[in-house]
Amino acid sequence: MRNNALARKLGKFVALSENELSVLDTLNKRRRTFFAGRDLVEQGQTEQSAYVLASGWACSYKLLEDGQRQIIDFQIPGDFLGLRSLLMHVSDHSVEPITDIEVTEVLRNDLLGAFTKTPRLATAILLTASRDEAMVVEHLVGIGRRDAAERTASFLLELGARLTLVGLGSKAGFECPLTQYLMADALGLSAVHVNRVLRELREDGLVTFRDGFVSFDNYERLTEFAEFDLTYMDQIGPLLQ
Amino acid sequence: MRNNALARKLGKFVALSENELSVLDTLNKRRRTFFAGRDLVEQGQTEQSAYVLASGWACSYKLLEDGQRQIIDFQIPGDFLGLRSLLMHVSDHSVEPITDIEVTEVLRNDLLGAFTKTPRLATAILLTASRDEAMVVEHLVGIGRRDAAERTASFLLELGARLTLVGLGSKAGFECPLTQYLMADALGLSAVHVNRVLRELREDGLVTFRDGFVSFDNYERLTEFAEFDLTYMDQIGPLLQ
DNA sequence: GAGCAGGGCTGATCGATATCAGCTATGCGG
DNA sequence: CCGCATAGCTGATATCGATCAGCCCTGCTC
Repeated sequence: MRNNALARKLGKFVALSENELSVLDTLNKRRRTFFAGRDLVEQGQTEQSAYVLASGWACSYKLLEDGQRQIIDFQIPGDFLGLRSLLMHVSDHSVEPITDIEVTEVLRNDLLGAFTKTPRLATAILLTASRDEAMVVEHLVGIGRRDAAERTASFLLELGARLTLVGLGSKAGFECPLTQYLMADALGLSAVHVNRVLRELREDGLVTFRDGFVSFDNYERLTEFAEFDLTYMDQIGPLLQ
Repeated sequence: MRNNALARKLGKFVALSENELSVLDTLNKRRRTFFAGRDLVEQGQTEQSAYVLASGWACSYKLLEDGQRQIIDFQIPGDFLGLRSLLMHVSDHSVEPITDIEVTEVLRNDLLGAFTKTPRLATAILLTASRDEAMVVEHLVGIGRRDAAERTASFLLELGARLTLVGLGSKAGFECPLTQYLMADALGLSAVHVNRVLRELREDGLVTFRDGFVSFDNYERLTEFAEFDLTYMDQIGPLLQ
């Protein structure tokens, strides 16, 4: 398999042929760098391209008129940035790099063209989009029905699981460039309260987030506490041979 | 255009050829009825088919271990039921009919087969899935960052807009079979509080929900109050010719 | 070295929403 | 007709998390 984050990710959903892989290669050749804090995609913008994150972290968010914001999800290497913006006419959200990031660009016409040439590619992308949607749904449930501590705990567990899939984390923990402010915007809490909740989780010996590193102090008890069940992001094997 | 809710809906995203339409016809011929309160799809189940809702209302939801539930979205005629369950290996949510419903069944193998035969169909379905995801994201923002009244108001406005698209509503209002309990589960509130909020909105002359009917008493002011901006569900015209 | 900004941290208070308890009206099965 | 379930409704109280205010520490810039 080529050294290509997108191909690796899609391969988990659909077994891609040599021909399909070469179409994929034509898609994503232009490499670009963006800097922390400078948005790649702006809410309301008409987007021509999406990106695949090669290194670094980003987040997608929506702003309300009163200045509050809700972070929809964080993106880590291998994830799409702005795919929905590209598919819809107008972007409904913004994307901001949290660290400096490297991405490969995917142009709308290239992508839509590739779909008609290699339908299995379209299917694969549909499947990745489904998994992303499942994660958003899980966040919805968390924000709607779990209290601050459970929500924070399952958030950290989910991040850990995702990072482990791409080799950037383990059951011990992971490097995490997020601030408590970013977590607050994602969890629908105030930064003050995130701080208190993190202290509680730490004092209960469940998980420690300190100095840019999350350590799972007791993975099992944390999983139980958060009612964390990762079937929603489970990828058992290719659906299409 | 044929008398087929799915074809009508997909046609809004991709201009489908006669050939593509006929493939679509082979997909969805079996018509079934389900009764209010009896789930079609169960969380954790391995699903073989999805459905397109022809008449009635349904909801998709997730249960937590402690018995709470979060409704992810309501489905109205023309919407898919359980599409994500079919694409993933295991369903991450359940689907329950709110009224008695009529659906047409779509089998997994038929759908995946149709994708490889007619790639533009896959693209069209990817686009509808994107729109659905955009709606879930909007709910996420509402639950995370809006207070109970704004959330309730934009919920009713969104339902109205969606029903208007399929001829079941207008700026005057729409028939609505939901109970306050169902709304509570969708909005992340208690039923008691939904009741109070509905009273406030009614007393402020914004919107009245009574006896199974939602009336927009002052559509403009309600839109302003809810900061309702429907670009996220806007479908301007086919993306693919 | 002074000044300043960002991030983490904490106590006190306030407010939105949950929870508990109980009421009314309607419809339905026996 | 009675009994029961469901839906809507309301008052009283409890609680979670927001807000306000301010502290400390580190790293950066002048």
